[in-house]
Amino acid sequence: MGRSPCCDGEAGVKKGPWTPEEDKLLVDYIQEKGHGSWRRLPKLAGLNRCGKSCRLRWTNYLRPDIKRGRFTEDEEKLIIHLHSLLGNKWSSIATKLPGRTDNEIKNYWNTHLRKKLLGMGIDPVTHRPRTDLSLLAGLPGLLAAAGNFGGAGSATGAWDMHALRLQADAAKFQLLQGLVRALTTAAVPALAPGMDNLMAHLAASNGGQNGAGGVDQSMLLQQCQWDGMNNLPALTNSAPASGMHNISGMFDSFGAGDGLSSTELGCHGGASGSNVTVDAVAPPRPMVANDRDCNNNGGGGVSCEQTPASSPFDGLESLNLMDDLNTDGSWKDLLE
DNA sequence: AACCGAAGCAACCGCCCACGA
DNA sequence: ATCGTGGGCGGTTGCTTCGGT
Repeated sequence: MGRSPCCDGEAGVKKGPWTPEEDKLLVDYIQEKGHGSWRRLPKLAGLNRCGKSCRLRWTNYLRPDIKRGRFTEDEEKLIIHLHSLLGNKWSSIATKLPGRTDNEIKNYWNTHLRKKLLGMGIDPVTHRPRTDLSLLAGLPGLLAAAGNFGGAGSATGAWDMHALRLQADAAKFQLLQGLVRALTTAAVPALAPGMDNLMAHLAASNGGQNGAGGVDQSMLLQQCQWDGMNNLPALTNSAPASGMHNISGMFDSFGAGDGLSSTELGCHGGASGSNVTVDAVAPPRPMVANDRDCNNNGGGGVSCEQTPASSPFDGLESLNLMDDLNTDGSWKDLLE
């Protein structure tokens, strides 16, 4: 089954770190004669290495067009963007970053970017806002602020919700959604009063269009599909008019159903900056066949076989996410 | 100064596929 | 059709470095 490893049976072949002398032998040989057959190269070059090791050393480290040094911010953004499109296709990603190898990009992803995204509340696999409890760790300020709604003398809330709506771009808003879902599903009792107040305020500021008891079911269903959230309580028109069950729907209504214009949300078409380049808040993302959470297709919604030519969620991939990230991984100005 | 754990990264591993003999 | 070879690929390992105590 399959071919045997190239170095099997090659007794005495050296492994481990390459010495400068070995590097020089390899470089000198390739520059003079080309690599030719990698299997025969070690012997011809006077190296006690297997051919595969030589090839990897050359392609990942010794090649003259390799760019060493730290990744630039632009490179980081490009990697994140390409990863959202291609997944772990490191070689494909590497073709878009001249001088960088797939191995280098892969290592950088695993050691830096992955953690960075996690710190931002973004799932590094799906590139969607995380909905698990770990969100709680990064947003203490949000929780404190949520509590302000229930504070003395804050009947209208500590924030101007309209100002919040103007400032919140879609990604941040979805992060907020994720947090609320985490809270609702985790049922953190101590935080419930503050979040209830927050939700009530959102509903009030929403002009009652989809407010208490009027959650748009179809929208919520779609939201559940793209979010992979199959544990959200089913909502009906007879559902309780208030309480944690309506939180998710209220957020959806707040973001997508209240008539906010692209301008209001700071959205624009393709310009630079930290705003979203999709029209208004990104609508629910239809499932695609290769989504890992593709099994969350309850309720007769979009099927997994449907693969849209372009996903409205794709706009989020062009976010200048790093611009909005504090050194501790929290969002800048999330709720100012 | 010594120790220790975490982080970073080069290198390796094992599987796969394409291609030519 | 089969086999050997080259080489691409993603995942993993283990060594080195760094920072904290």
